[in-house]
This record gives sequence, C-alpha cells and structure tokens, in this order.
Amino acid sequence: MREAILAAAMKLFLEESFEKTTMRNIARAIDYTPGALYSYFKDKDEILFALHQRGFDQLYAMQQPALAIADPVERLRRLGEIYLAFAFTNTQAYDLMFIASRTGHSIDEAEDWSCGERAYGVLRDTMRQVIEAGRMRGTDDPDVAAFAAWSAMHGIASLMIRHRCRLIPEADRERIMRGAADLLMELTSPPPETA
Amino acid sequence: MREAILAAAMKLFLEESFEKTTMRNIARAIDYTPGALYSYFKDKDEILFALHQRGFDQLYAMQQPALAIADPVERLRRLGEIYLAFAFTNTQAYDLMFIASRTGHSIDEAEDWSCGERAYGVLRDTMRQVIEAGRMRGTDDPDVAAFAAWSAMHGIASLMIRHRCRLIPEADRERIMRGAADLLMELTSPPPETA
Amino acid sequence: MREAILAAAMKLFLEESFEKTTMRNIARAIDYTPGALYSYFKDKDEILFALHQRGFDQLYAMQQPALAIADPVERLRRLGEIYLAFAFTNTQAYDLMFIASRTGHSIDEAEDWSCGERAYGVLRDTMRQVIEAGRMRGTDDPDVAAFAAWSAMHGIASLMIRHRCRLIPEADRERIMRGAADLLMELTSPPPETA
Amino acid sequence: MREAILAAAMKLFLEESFEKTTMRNIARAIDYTPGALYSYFKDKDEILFALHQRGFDQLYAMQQPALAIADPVERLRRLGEIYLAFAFTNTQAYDLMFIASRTGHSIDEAEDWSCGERAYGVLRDTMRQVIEAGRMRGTDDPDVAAFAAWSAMHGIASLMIRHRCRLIPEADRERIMRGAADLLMELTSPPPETA
DNA sequence: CATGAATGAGAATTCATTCAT
DNA sequence: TATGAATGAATTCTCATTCAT
Repeated sequence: MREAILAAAMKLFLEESFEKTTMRNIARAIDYTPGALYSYFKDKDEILFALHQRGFDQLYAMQQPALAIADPVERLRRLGEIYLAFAFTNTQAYDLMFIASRTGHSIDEAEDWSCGERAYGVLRDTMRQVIEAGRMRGTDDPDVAAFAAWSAMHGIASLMIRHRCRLIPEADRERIMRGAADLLMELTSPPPETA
Repeated sequence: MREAILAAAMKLFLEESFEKTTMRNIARAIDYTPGALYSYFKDKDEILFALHQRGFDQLYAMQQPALAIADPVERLRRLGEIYLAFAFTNTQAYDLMFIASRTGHSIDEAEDWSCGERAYGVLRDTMRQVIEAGRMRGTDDPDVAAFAAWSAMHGIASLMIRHRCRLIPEADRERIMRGAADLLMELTSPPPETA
Repeated sequence: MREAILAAAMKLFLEESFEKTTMRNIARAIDYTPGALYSYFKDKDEILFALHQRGFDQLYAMQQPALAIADPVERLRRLGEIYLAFAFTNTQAYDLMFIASRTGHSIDEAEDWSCGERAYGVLRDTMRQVIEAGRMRGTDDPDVAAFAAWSAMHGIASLMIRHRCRLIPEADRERIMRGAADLLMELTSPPPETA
Repeated sequence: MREAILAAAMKLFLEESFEKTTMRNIARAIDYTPGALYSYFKDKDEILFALHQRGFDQLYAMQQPALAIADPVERLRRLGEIYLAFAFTNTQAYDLMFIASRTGHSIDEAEDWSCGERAYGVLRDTMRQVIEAGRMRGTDDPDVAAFAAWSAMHGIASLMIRHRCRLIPEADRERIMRGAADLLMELTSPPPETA
C-alpha cells in the first residue's frame, strides 16, 4: 500500500541519495514492478509530494509541545532546538523539504504550501511576541527576525546534511554547531527581573 | 583547452541550471564533440571538481579587497556582503560548491579542500580578531562564531537559490533578506570611542 | 452489462479520441474495474468489434427514412447526405469503421461483415435503380457507380476527420465540402419531364 | 546514416503497420541501439516528418510530366492517374501523409505545409483552366472542383489502403476502382471539335 | 587531438491483461 | 460477478562514456 511505498522511498532517500530514488528503485525495494506504483500514486511527483507533506506534518507536530512555553524567548530557543532535531533525525525528509531541487509541480502549487506556512507561522508568531516584549536586539520587524532565525538554522542543518563541514574536525563538529545555534540567542535578552 | 571547457561549463551553469549542464551541452557550447572533453578531463566529475575549485578561487579573490579593512568588525560585515554577492551572482557555482549533492569522488578527496579552507580561513581569522578585540557578544570561540556566521549567510543564500522563499512575498524578499543579514551584526559591538 | 460498457466506450469515442479509448478509461467511465470488462468481452478487440457493428447498425438505421423516397436519384442524394451526417456526428465511430488501422482479428473475420454489406447494399440497390432509369451518366455498372459514390463521400469525410484540410481556409471549408458533395450529383440527370 | 534509418522506417511501415513503427523497432531493423537514432533525428516526430516530406516531394515529382500536357482536361485525368499510382506504389507513405493520425507537432507547423500546398496547387491550377475552358460540368468554382477531385481520389486510395473493400470481390476490385476513378471524368466535357 | 558513431543502461510512464479472492 | 492488486512488456527519450579512425 501507499505506506509501504513511501517507507521504501524514504529508506532509499536515506541509504542512497535523493537523486537515486527512482521509480524503478522504489519498486525494486518493495519487490514490485514499476507499474504497480502507479496504482497508488499518479506520479513520481505525487510520491515526492506525499513525503514532503509528511515532513511538514511531522515538523509541525514536533513543534506543538513548545507552544505551551509561556516565555516567548524560551519558546523561540526551544523551536530552534526542535527544528535542528527534526533536521538531524529526518535528514532526507529535511533534504527534500528544504534543499533538494524542485522538479515537479505538485509541490509548487500554491495552496498546498499551507503546511509549510503553518510551521513557519509558529516561528513568526513567536518572534512577534519576542519583539513585542522588547526582547529582540537589532530589529523590530518580526518578518526579518523570523527569516533570520530560520535561515540561520537552515544554514546549519543544510551544511551538515549536504556534508559541507569537512573542514571542521569531526570531533568538534557537534560542539561548534550547538555553539553556533546558541549564539543567535544572544540577540535576545533575558526575561526582565520580576522584582 | 581546459580553459575553454571550464568557461563554457561555467557559462552553462549560470545561464541554464546546474542539473542541465551535461557533457553534451558543454561540448556543444564550444563546438566540440562530447568525446573530445575526455581528452582534457577524465570524467564529468573532474570537470565539476575543476569548476568547484574555480568557484572557491573566485570567492577568495572577491574577498581580497576586504582584507585591507583594518577594523575587524567592519571587515567581517564586508565579508558577509561579499559572500552573499558571490552567491547571488554565481548562483549555480554556489549551488555546486555548497548545496549540490556530492556524486563524484574527486570532490571528496580530502587534500584538495585547501581551496575551501583558504576562503574559510579568511573568515575565521577575522572572527578571531573580532573576538580578541572584545567585540563579539556571546562567545569567545572563533570557530563557533565563524561557523555561525557562515551558516547564517549560507542559510539565506541557499533558501533563495533553491527557491524556498515562496512564503515570503516577492516584494519584501530583498528587504527581509538584507535585514536578516544585517541583524547578525548586532552580535558585534561598535568600535570603542577613541576619545 | 455489455450495453453499459459499449455505451461508455462510444461516449469516450466521441468525447475523446479513438486512440485514447483504453480499457482503463472505459472502466472508469462506468465506475468499474478494468478487469471487470473481461467478464463481458474477451478482448479489447471484441469491444471494438461490437462498437464497429453498432456503428453500422446506426448508419443502417439512419438510412431507413431515405428508403421511402421513390425517385432513385433523389434517394441517392439523400443517402449521400445521410452518410456525411453520420460521419460528422459520429466522427470517432466513423473513424473506427472506415479509417482506423485494423489490429484485431475479430473485425477481419469475414462472416460478420454482413452489417457492412447491408448498409452498402442500400447504396448499390439505389444505384442500380438510378442506372436502370437511365439517369446515370458515364457508366452502366452499379458496382462501379456505387463504389464511386461511396469513395467520394468517404474521401470528404476522412480528409475532414483526419484533419487534412488545413490548406483549405477554415471559413470556406464547409462551403467547399458541400459543393464537392453536390458536384457528384451532376453525374445523374434530372427526372424526365412527365408531360 | 539518415538514409538507412528512413529506409528502415519506411520498410517497417510497409511490412508491419504504421502504429508498430517504434523507435525500438526501427533501431532493431538496422541493428542499432534506440539511442543511436537520436544522433540523426531529434525526435520520432522528426523521422515521421522526414518521411512525410519525402512523400510530398515524390508526389510532386511524379506530377511533373503531366504538366506538359496542354489540354487541361487531359492533364486533369493524368493527374488523377498519377495520384492513384503514387498511392498504390507508396501505400505507407500515402498512409502517413493523408490517413494516419497526427501525433507530432512538426507536421502541424504551418510553414512546412508548403510541400503539400505545392502539390495541391497543381491540381487547383489545372482545375481552374478546365473551368475557364468551359469544360467542367456543375460548378465554376475551382476550389470546389479541386477538392471534389482530390477527395474522390483520396476516398478510393484510402479505402483500398486501409482494407475497407472486402465487400467488393477481390477479382473485381481493380476494375471497379478504375471505373470509379474514370467516372468522375464524365463531369468534364471532351475538347471542342476543331472544325 | 578530435571526431563520428554507437552503446548500454537507465529514466518515467502506460497499457492490456491476469488472477486470487 | 466483480474487485484489487499486480505484471510484463512496451513506449519515448537522455546521458555518460568508449573507441576506431
């Protein structure tokens, strides 16, 4: 069923590369004929899109616990941690969602971006609250701040996932990466002393 | 000669896309036969690798003028601008250097990473000076700071290049992107008043 | 039942094209599974054959009113009009019956040609009467005259249906086609003056 | 070379059917790999188009001797004979040119229809002269008369080529077909007596 | 050094058909 | 009777690569 196909596709993503995930390969991985896949998915595109959607759903789900955090700065930090955790535990989904070259149209069809917007909205809302609380240094534009945060996290995640960190010694990589992620939080200020 | 091939390949990179740069296309661009390329390069891989190296050389060259800037914080800011300028005027080279999936082995052979290290070294050195001048907030580890800066810039560049900014209105994109890049500089402090 | 299948197939013929009528599409049109069709028809071929037969039945039915026309020349003209009307209102059925390449064997099995012969017989009989009345110019062979009439009408219909009239301006097409069809009637002579 | 490919394609047309002429089959017929064909022709379409063009060129060439005939009616008759001769000695080319379903775009691109128009022009010019000489019965519109002639000949040719003449006994077929073709000439009148 | 010719493997997709249930 | 699942073979086409010349 669809599940098996998606699972196989995802597994191929992980074991091989994104580009090597062909219909043939997916089919072979589940011992089916290529044609069989077309009973479940109209397109290669549709498989990709399903994986894509799934990724966003999962990211959104992972964000949920953080929403309970009252302090927006604390929540922001937690969202950053969650984002990176998502990226590193679902590298290939992350790759597909945020790195891979777009080929199909399904993904580019506007309406379906709601899933992405939803996840991004969480970040932007939090950022707005941080700014309203007067605890963000350097800008008062939530859009700017949210994009800065996103792109910084994405930078870290994508450099790691696409193996561009070879010049950073393996041993130090984890520490440096965490440090870099934390560093950004310095743009926020601690909660006011509740005297 | 090799020059012509690489130039053509690079031109294709810019005009078309990274994936569309095939041996056939490169050959056609210089009015040669595909086979002829193999007299100069063992592989498609080797061409890619050369392009890769070239990209780093160019980035390094673009960095040079900034090295004359005495104030390390000012220099840092300039390096950031240069990095983004490089990314946006050589999108496909940037893509190859920092985003594209590694297929070949040439690129993964360690020793040749010197070119990348050289460019990264410029950033790290500058960062060290910024820290030594006591003008970096939040960390005293140049490696952490340098990686943070790099990944933040890379995040911006790669989200743009791989078209992941659809949820940011086209009209605001430039402004928001610039704002995000600037925002990071808030982690540094202004030069001390030389009274 | 068979009826529903054939109806759906016929509808597909008209709305889509002859080549696009696949087992899948037929099945989908009646909300069945492709496999189900095989309970009623051995083959795709058998469906095509049934459609074929049906086409001839319909053509024959359309011819009937003309049979009441006493004057053979008038009847002949009417039969021509009917033939073209059939062709242009059932383009795809006409295509299948008179133009499409024969693939299957069902259609080539001789005995079933009775349906075609019946319709053709109507034309031949009329032609015989026209000749017997001494009102056909240029031949006294009903077979020759019938075939000439048929092929002339078929020529018009098939050039139109298979879009070979591009060199005739769209605006003039109808007029020229009608003119050409009429022109052939000049081979017959008007009824003798019944003084 | 191109010749071999076209020859093989044409041969396949003849031996098998038009629809069964696939790139694979053509390649197999000349003991090549399918991919090799693409060195010589961009497309399957381009092969078809070349064959198409060739057909029109040949038809036009065949028409040439007839142009020397002074009497337009005689010339018209000769053009008819030539048309049928072309159709019956190049059945598959004729099929492709005038019967087969159009798939590709090459053939539909307007400008290239010049070859078709050229051949049709010959007929229309002749028809105009026939009419101007007052020797055509039933119409004074050269367009109508030319289309009538064309479609009548096409009707005969296409019914034969697509094997729709099974109800006419094989033995009589030739005679009847010739008779039908001749019959149309009865619409013209003999040359005036040169007293 | 370069070509022209060709390969072989692989890509996505579609279709008629079969068969256990 | 009908389904759902799957097959197998076909389709067009693209690409990196090789090799005799």
